Amino acid sequence: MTTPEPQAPTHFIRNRIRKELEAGQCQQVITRFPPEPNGYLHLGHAKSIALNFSMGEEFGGYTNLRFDDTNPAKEEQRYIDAIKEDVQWLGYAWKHERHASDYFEQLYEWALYLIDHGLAYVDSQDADTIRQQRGTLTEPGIESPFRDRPREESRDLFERMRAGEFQDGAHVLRARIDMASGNINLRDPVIYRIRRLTHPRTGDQWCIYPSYDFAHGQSDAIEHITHSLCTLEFEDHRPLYDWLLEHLPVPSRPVQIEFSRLNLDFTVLSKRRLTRLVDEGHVHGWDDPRLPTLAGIRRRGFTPQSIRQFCQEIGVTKADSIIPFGVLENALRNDLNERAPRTMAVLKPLKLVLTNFPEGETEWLESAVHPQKPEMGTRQVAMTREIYIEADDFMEEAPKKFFRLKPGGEVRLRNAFIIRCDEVIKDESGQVVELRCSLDPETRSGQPGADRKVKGTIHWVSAAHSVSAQVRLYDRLFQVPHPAGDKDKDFIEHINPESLVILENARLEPAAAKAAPGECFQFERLGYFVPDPDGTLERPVFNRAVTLRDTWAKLEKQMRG
RNA sequence: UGGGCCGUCGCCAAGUGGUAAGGCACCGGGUUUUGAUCCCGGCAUUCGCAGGUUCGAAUCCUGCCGGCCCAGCCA
Repeated sequence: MTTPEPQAPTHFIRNRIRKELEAGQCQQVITRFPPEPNGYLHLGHAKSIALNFSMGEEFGGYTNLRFDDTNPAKEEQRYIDAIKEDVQWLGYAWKHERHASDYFEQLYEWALYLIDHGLAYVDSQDADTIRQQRGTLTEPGIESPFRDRPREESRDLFERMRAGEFQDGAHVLRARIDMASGNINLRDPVIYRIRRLTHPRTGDQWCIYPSYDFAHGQSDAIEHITHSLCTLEFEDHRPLYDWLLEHLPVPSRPVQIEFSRLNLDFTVLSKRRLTRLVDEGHVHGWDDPRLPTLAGIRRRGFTPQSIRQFCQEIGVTKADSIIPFGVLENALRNDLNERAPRTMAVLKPLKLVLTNFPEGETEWLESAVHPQKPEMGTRQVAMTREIYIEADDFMEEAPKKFFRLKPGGEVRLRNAFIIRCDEVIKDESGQVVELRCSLDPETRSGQPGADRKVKGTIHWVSAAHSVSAQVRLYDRLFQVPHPAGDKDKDFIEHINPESLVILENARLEPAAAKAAPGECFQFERLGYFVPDPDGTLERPVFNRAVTLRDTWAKLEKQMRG
């Protein structure tokens, strides 16, 4: 049986690179993933990582990891460490780890070069004034009175800026381009500013720092990056990117290509908003499983394979798009359906007594680890007189379409036998607290009578053998599809108060209870679950990564209208 | 009313002058001791709109409409 490998869908960047290669315009492809270490990586970064690394690999080149650390006001070492961990977790290996700060000396030299060639000048106005002079979207800017200051004077001032003679904001270095340009990025952009701050890597070596625009393209050139892939909002910066590379004696000529960023519904994918969620305590840290951070979804139970698959499925274009959250969930289901061992777990236990099962006895039932994959082996599941079933699997007054347990009804216990509900026991308040059922011994798995059909099969767990655990159920973090798109309300107000539901008394098969973080299980009929690092051997904690597809829930919803 | 970009099925997305791939979602049907998985079938006479060029256009031209980004000494 040959399963034809579905070929990776192509996209405009791959097509363009192929053409360049064919035309001999370049020999190999070198890319870079350039995060700013001011926060954690999220799914949007995963898209960029997947794109950059796949282009490098596919076309005989490689990819560098470059930290865009030009603003010490925001950047921290802990973010650098977390970012590296996330990229590795996704399964990508960078060729060189680089930092824009590695190039500060070279960048400084190039700034002097611009000054000496009359292409940059020190402006001694304050930030407000510069802003006012920049003009508006429809009106040109006006030139700074310092724009024609002698080169020698600019050079002297710039050197003294570096030497630390001035306070923050006293002077900036500006590229001398065109104050009347329709592209605001070309209206003499600030390329160096004074920031008397300690940098995570260069410490107190510098008190002037290059802007993104002055650092990025030149860093690309130094690393011989051939294709500098970035998101659409940098499209307007490309003329500046090119201007700098044209006017500076750089060692190579990279090209910038832009693609649209990822948007997912029911969540937010901007570092600013994620930072707020974390800082204001709406979630429990950057690795909260409800967050679309890589650290969060990893803890939630997503696999690197599923994320990479997702990135491939969504494509790369320049069109604005919003991907349904379900696409992500599907990628996980598809991955885990293949590999996750099955186990039974009861989330909300309802006691069930098998009245014709001998007291004090245990019967071991051989059960498949994966119904479609016998090579994954079998496990022994303990059956006793007292078991737990899922409270949701019993209804006293059930609609016709309800195939599970009801008074007088029959249902199959997964991996075991068919039972009939004989008696419903309630407490004073009318709550169902116990079911008394009789089993049909002819229908035990493996017996000839096992092929008798009943409508439903439910999962269960032995009361004596199962282990209590905490289970955390996650739902979408927001109640609306586009929390950030509401002009009248802060996105925080759209947070789903039930995005985290904690169940304290779930019951697990003993083997699952011993699992370590990183192992994924399918809790049959429920979903995919993974141990959380908060758990211990005495007190296991599981996260629900994603539910199984649930047509019953969908039906129920439709019936309710 | 400046500059840049985008508009192909509900959501993504191939397609680059030769008569609309694929995925997700959705709707039917089959298998099934997970209402899961799996399997089969259905799902754009039409490519934002209007003109034009052409034997022939989603692909070329013109005009219009709609959406996104830019006025940080952020990236």
